[in-house]
Amino acid sequence: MATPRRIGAEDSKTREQLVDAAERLLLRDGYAAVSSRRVAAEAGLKPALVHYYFRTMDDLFLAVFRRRAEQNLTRLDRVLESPQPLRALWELSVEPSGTAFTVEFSALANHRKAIRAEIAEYAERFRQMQVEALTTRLPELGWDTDEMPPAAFVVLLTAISRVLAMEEGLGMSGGHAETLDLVERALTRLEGEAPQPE
Amino acid sequence: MATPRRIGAEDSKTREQLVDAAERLLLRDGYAAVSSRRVAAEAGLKPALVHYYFRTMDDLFLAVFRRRAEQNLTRLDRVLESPQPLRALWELSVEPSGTAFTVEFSALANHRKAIRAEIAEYAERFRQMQVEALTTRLPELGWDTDEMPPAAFVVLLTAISRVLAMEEGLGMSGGHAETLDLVERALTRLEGEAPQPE
DNA sequence: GTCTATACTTCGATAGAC
DNA sequence: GTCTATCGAAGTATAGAC
Repeated sequence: MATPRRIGAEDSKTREQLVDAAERLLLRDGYAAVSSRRVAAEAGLKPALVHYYFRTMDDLFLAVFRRRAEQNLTRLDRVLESPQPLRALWELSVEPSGTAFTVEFSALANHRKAIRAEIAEYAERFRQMQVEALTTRLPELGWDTDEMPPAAFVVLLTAISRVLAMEEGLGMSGGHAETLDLVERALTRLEGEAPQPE
Repeated sequence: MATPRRIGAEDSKTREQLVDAAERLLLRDGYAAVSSRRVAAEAGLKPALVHYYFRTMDDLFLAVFRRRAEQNLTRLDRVLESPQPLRALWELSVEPSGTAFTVEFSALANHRKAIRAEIAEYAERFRQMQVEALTTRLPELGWDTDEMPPAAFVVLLTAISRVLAMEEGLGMSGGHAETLDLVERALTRLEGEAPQPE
């Protein structure tokens, strides 16, 4: 028989605080900084609680990932139904915390094989949602989908936003202005000007 | 007075073996797997040697980074002078090990501040070399640099190759075929067909 | 230049009291 | 549900013999 080890409830408030703390550490200092002791300290709790709510640290990483992944899918849903979906999608894609999150988990997937499959599955789903939305939307906007199919459009948008955000995190900026201008002109051609803040 | 601690010579064969081992570990298992003990084991040497040649682990990381960075700059130089520089640049950019290297050090820069500046400086230099080459080359090929300036072209090429490689490492592939096809058509329009292997 | 030995820290994980 | 206490493994780094 396996050990009947106790595990805390999924809807616990304390558990949520631990996930919050782990996410903050992950974004601020990178995944290598997410240890059970540090997470506990960041949350103002005792280290043993981490292993009460999560059997292993991998379980904690997965909890952090899943929560954010679900939030992202929900936000994407809203974004794709907004009046200017391409513009809104771009705004969502360039959010620094979202990109930092993706980069950390991509690196983490390198040596935590258990997490890799889950990340890949989510990423495919996230992309597929965008492709489906753009498959009806792009032709309506007069986009030449023979020249650039929706799937390529989505990859391009993802690639540009992620690399700009990664590099900005490093403190580099060469070519960024020209690239942002390119994106802005494409968005304006497709969906018109961005709404001006009043 | 500071400690007169001994440090091994830079041209040592043993030192090189340690850098080799660290690079292998970095690419295979991620930066978190690069510890002094593991590097030594990977190199078939004793752990104490790591600290004989490198005062701290950060010094070792920097040695790995610098060696590869210099190799990359040299290769880039050759690539930009080849008969089909854009195609050659693309081939260089999609190399999986190069991208894995970049991603690991980007993540590493998150919590090893000492390394960040060095990475950013190299990256800017790498980009600038490409921009300069393409600034004369793209107009010769009939590219509309008003629509897409050389700097944006370089960022785009970097972004596409890096994201494709990152995702491939995760085991995801949605939209990749369409994107590769897009790149291939652009390269063919600019520089003609790829040379066929005999 | 390389070795053994070791000091000290931090880590994941668990047992068992409360 | 939370605590103290603790085990054993692994980490960085150094001292000093050879």
